[in-house]
Amino acid sequence: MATATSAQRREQARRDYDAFLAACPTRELLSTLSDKWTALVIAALADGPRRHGELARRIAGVSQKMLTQTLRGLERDGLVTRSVTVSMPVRVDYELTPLGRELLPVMAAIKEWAETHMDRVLQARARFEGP
Amino acid sequence: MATATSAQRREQARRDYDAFLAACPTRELLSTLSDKWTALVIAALADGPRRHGELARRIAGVSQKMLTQTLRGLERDGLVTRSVTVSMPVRVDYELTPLGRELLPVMAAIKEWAETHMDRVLQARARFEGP
DNA sequence: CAGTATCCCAACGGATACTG
DNA sequence: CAGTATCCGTTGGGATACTG
Repeated sequence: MATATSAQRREQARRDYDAFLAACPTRELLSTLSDKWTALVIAALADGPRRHGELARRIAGVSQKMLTQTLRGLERDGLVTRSVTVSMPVRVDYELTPLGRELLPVMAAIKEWAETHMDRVLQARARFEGP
Repeated sequence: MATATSAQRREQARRDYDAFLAACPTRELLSTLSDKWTALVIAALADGPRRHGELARRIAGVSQKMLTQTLRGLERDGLVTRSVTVSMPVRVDYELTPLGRELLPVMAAIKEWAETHMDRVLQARARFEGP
């Protein structure tokens, strides 16, 4: 039913999916979302399409193997589109899909939480290792 | 300055931390948060203290090695407390700290997003592999 | 530039057995 | 019950070299 409201869809999902169950496909999706580079890639695409090289430069430390792999995964899951412009040299742009854009605030929140609370975590670590 | 407002702290954090940088400690924290089991453990502690065994049963498929390891990491980072009641047999309770409780809505959002949008992701995958 | 293909080591993480 | 210790296969992920 394409006319389901988002509230209805959420209710339906609650019946169908439960990430606490090992067999649930959600578990795998959660793994993808929790991937080392996913949050950063999604965040880097927040402001619009980006080329492969732009992403590589923006996300310091990512190897191009991992970047490609992460992007492929996101493309496969319908979160990112990949468009090739045939020229010389080739140009490839990645962009969030509507679905990916729905994920954006959630992922951004994690990245932001980490940045905002880093101090307190470092203090906690000092206390934990320390005495 | 313990009297800094949260807005001030956020602004300060923006100056100090940037997860796009490889050397930033945030990168490591982001890894912890993006850990395979972290989201589920945090979610399982949402409603109050839980014993080790309770968590193991709630989070299907987690080995006790991974559960312990995840809990230790969260404890180290000041997100979870571990309290031992000396009796026979020993009783150990885990509980979110105030800091951990601040993280809860963020992690819950991911788990919920995954459960809510699983359908569309599965459809995207079918389209990707399919034709 | 964007990407694939290898090689290869380190870690992740499960199974099992043992302790207080 | 709550953990530690060990073994050991699987995967993650970097470095490098090569292609359209």
